[in-house]
Amino acid sequence: MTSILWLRRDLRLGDHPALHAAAEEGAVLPLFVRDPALANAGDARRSRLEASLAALDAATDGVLVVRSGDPAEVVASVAAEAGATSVHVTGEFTPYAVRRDRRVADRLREADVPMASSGTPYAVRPGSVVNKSEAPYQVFTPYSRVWRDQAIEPPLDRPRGLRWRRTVDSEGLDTALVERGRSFGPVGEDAALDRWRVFADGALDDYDSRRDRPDLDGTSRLSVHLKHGEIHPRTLLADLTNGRRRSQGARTFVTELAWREFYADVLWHRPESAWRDLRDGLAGMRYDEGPDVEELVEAWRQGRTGYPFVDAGMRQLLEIGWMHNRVRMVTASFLVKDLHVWWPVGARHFLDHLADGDLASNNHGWQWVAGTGTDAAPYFRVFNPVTQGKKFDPDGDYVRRWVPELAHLPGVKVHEPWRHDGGYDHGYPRPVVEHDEERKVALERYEKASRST
DNA sequence: TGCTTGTTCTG
DNA sequence: AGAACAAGC
Repeated sequence: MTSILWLRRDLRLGDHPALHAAAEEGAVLPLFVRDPALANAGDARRSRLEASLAALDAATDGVLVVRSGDPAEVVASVAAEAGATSVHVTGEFTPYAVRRDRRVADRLREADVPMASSGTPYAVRPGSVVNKSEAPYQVFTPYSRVWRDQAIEPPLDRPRGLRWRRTVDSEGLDTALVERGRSFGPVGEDAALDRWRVFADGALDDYDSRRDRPDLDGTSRLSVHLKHGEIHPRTLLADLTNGRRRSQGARTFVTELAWREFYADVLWHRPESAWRDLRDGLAGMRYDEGPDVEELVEAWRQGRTGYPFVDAGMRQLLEIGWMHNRVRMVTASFLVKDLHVWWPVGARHFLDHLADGDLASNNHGWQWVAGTGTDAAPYFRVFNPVTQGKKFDPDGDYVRRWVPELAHLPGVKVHEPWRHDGGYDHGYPRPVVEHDEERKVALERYEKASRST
């Protein structure tokens, strides 16, 4: 008996319920399908995925099968070729994935091959945390209280006596893509577990005070591993519980995991909110578009807005496919509230360049900043890019690291080149807009939009 | 998981 | 003068 393990965002062997379920039926054929519908994922994300597949292939002694095409056709034909009696998957919850999985399951049913879903990429299944009237929570804090109290299954070991089977051809991997994917840092399940141990034994206890500092290595850097399922949040939570880590840092880290789960839950309940305002409270909001603002948006994309903290973040994104979360908030606020651009424009750019790009976390993070989401920041919260920089990059190291035209300015001066002699000696651009003015414009438009609805 | 402004308090 | 705080955006 052979069963197929159709892998998607669960590229690991430990703590993998679907792998267990597959292994219980006999030999396991691991399959990844390159879906043309997902070909528009950014270069960073696609290459990082390819590298993760290479790591998994190595961990399975090279039995991974990779095929391109419509998943319904590919999974069905591989099942037929291998004589598989079932297909096992980890549940997926984004709008496209839900439709796709329904379609694949239907197609397999015609061939009398059941598709079984075990587990999810989350500690708590999206849709399972509800209030007393069985409705989803609209606000993070009450959600997180209930989420925290959910019984979490203990992590599973790798299945014993696992037999792999590769009886069908594989397209193989794109070595150039794999190479580029590896440029984002260590890849694969072992690397993810290593990173987690280093973080848990190191920065975790100070996470509460240091996570907001992009100039320090104070964050977990686990996002890309979580994105591809190289590690499961259940593993992290179990370690935190068993290790009885009770520091404020550990508690805050758990809260960050809860945000990830909350946003997946919100997107599951409201799939249309991926690319549209979740709340219609700002429906009358006036945003700028067209050629004039497009030039400003391009300056934002390239990290040439003239605001050092913003530009450092945007350049970090382009160079390493990752941006510190504090800076994601500040750069997002700049696009929405200083350039008056609707949030999906920015969310698209982030997804195009983040190696860890995740639809739920990214787009609902943007909606939070824009004030259009569930539990979003009120619209009148406008980040000041200069004071945010001075506060969270107090020595200016982050800006100097990513903006070489400002590397000659010492200390906190990098945040205000206009106030220092020679600030523009190395070609750094002047501010493309005046924050104080644009803040007022944003508040006026908000005021108008609130009155109209 | 903000910012600004105005006011009061402190040294 | 500058910290600490409240209130409104």
